[in-house]
Amino acid sequence: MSSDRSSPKQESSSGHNRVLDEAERLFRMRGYNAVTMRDIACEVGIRQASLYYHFASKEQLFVAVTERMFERHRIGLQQAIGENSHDLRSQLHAASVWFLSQPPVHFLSMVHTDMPLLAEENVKKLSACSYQSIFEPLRQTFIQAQERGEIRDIRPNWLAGFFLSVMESIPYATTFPGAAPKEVMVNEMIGVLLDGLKPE
Amino acid sequence: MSSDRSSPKQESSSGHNRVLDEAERLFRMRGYNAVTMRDIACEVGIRQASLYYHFASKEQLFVAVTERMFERHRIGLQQAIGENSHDLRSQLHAASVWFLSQPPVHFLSMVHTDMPLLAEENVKKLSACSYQSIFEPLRQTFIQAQERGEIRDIRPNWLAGFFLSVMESIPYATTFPGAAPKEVMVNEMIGVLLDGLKPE
DNA sequence: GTCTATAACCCGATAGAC
DNA sequence: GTCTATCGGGTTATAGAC
Repeated sequence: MSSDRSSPKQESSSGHNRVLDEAERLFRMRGYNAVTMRDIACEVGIRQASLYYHFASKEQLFVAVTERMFERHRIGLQQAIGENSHDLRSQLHAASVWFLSQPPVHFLSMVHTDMPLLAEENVKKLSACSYQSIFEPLRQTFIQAQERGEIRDIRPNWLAGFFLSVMESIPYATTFPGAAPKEVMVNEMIGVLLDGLKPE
Repeated sequence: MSSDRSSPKQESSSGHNRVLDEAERLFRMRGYNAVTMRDIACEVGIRQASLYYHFASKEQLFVAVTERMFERHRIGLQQAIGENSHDLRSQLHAASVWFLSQPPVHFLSMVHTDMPLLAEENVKKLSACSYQSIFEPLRQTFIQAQERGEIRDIRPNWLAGFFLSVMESIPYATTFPGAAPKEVMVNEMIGVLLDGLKPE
């Protein structure tokens, strides 16, 4: 359905955003290098060259896709944490529910495999974006829990990284035969973490 | 396939192994897809076509490189754990010392980005190889600690994955400005983990 | 906005000389 | 064992018609 003329800012599923959606799905599944502009165009239902009407290059498309994804996480994460701002356990639980509701970010793959293929300018942009969207909200959560005396004094930087690294491994860990459901694994992780962080 | 018996064991840095060394370094730094046979040949100091005297294809070279790396980890890990077979803390410490002594494996990137580009046969081979070289030794370590009553009863599968995922994130986490040294982070992680796993 | 056609380049792999 | 030369194919990106 392509009636686009009337509404001035009708970008919901029109062209631009449709490209972003399919590109995000493919980039997430196979990484930046293994996805071709042909693949993306094919999923959208147009020809490869037509993509260049919407985005100037493959790299710019990837940056736009990734920035949009991080912004989604910033909003979702801040809302999840903010709605449970009383104790750390419910905050971490809400954060984990948010992560499990989203497709995996594959953050380490992105940093290690995708980023080095981009211009340094874009690497800086995406690194800053990931930091303030995902890392910083979690870091603040741990800092506040420490100020409330809920957990003992361990570098909040490290606690955020710890939590994220385990969350990132969940999609892989649950591919094992006989593995527990994601939710169970996450709750056990939070339990162990909070027990290990009890104040003296 | 006949092999010449004239030279007894002169394969240390001779041709074949020299290719394996440089290929391993490049594949680890940039991943399978982003490294070309020309890159590898250039590092070895030969021409791209000459690589095909040693390995039948890029994929076979990657498989050989990765199998050799996992075998190294199997030996190193089993030795580190076996030499400290009295309490879990010293075993995990020894395992972490081993991992920090080696270049990072980038396991999640390998599974997510590199593996899907290989033939299914090779994916199975490398998956099995990674499991028995890295995952299974750690899993057995946790199982034995549970039998000794050192830690409470949590799926050993999950504990091994937990430990590994954090170890894998260390190379990235220590790129942050003002981050603690790797050894400090690992020791804090082991401390938190063991406190969180104390038996009732 | 989408198309066709194509430029310009890089890749893995093979053939065959030395 | 290493070389040169090259083939066939895939890639990003551009030009210009509709």
